[in-house]
Amino acid sequence: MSIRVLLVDDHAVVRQGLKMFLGLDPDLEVVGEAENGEEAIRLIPDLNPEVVLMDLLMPVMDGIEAITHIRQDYPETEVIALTSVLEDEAVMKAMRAGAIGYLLKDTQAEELRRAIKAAAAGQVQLSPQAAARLMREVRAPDSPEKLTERETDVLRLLALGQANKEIALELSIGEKTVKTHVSSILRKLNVPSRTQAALHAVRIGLVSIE
Amino acid sequence: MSIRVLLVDDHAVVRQGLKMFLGLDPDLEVVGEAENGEEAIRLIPDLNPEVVLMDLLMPVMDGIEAITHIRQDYPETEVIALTSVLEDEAVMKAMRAGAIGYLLKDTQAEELRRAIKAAAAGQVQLSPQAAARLMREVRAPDSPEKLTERETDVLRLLALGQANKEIALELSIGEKTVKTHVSSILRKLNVPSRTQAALHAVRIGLVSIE
DNA sequence: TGTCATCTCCGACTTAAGACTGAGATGGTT
DNA sequence: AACCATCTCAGTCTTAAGTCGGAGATGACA
Repeated sequence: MSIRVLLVDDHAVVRQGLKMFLGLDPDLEVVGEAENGEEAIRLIPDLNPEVVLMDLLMPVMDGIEAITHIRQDYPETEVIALTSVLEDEAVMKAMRAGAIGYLLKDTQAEELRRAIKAAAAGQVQLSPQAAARLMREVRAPDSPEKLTERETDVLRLLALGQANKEIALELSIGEKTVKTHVSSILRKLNVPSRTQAALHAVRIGLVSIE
Repeated sequence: MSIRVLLVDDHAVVRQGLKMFLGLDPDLEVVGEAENGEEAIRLIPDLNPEVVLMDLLMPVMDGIEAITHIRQDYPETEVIALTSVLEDEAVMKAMRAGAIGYLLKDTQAEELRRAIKAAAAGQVQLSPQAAARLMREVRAPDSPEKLTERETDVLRLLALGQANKEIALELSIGEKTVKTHVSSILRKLNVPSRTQAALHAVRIGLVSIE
């Protein structure tokens, strides 16, 4: 009996690539594809997959939200988050939402198949990079101070080149408040200017360049 | 006789997906894959592809640089830039580097195959979105003003997060002079702040992140 | 020779950024 | 109940950033 897998990604090329990878293994069977979280949730009752491979960044309904719903409504279905960039907060959010694994898209085919089988058996599967981040999160004695959720919001906009006033408007808070957050961000990241903070955000993949 | 195609992308999943898409067409033959520009250039003499599908964002050697080299050394090989996001500067750079086409990764399989055949015949192939951007660029009366050498020096340091005073020290000029250059840079790039100028510099690859 | 772009710098000015201190409100934890 | 993190905001202050107008020096170019 093969493991039933549902693919969720907004890029057809990626879905096709995964299908190809997984199809080589007789123990795995791709029973369906979805372009976004909403479609995925709609398909699950019919397809009854054991494992869902879920991209995190999608239009309509993003991966985190979809994972939350799936784990609530179909607790026996395991979800592996599959993403192209590695971001501390995303790892943690995916985990909190109930993902059993977190893998990067450049994962080798063999490792991916192994991860799906592990997930179907209820075993946690993390990419080495994600595991490292998670470790650093957990033991974190001398690790860089973690940004709060709100500070991350501010940093994300800051890294788009927005001014404090624009960020304030976008987040519907006062400019003074934004300044407070920016100051905290600079202190925590140990950089002297918003420009360097923006570059840092790009470096860790919080915002994508290009 | 089928068209020989070389795939260049740092993500194995994407390469596999493309291979699957293209393999359905008997007129196309994927003769090789590369993970970055350097590897692609090394493989070309042996594989002798007619068309190269080139991702722009890769480690080691990015797509733009690779395209430049390929067009120089193997002028009979056509290159199609294949990217996940659309960005004005990237389109222009790919074109200037010698790409014959610019397509998005969410292009439909049928369109992709048609584009490859067109490229092999030496015909330009653009995604509708890329074509639109290009049009806007060409007829644009506000064509991007080119930065002078000195301004580029300043921008490079600015994009490392340095303050005006630091830039002045490094270049052995006055801070006022740096300010003058920065003002010119902002005007020419049509951005309102040094942070956005820094992000722009990263985007066009003037400085490398990481 | 004159013209033009570039690089350099100045002064005066306005605005944005950032540091520092303090503080009220919320919500969860023990 | 007390505690703590977080988010919110205010005021004050200093410094950095950025604009504007002007100007001298150089070298290339027609």
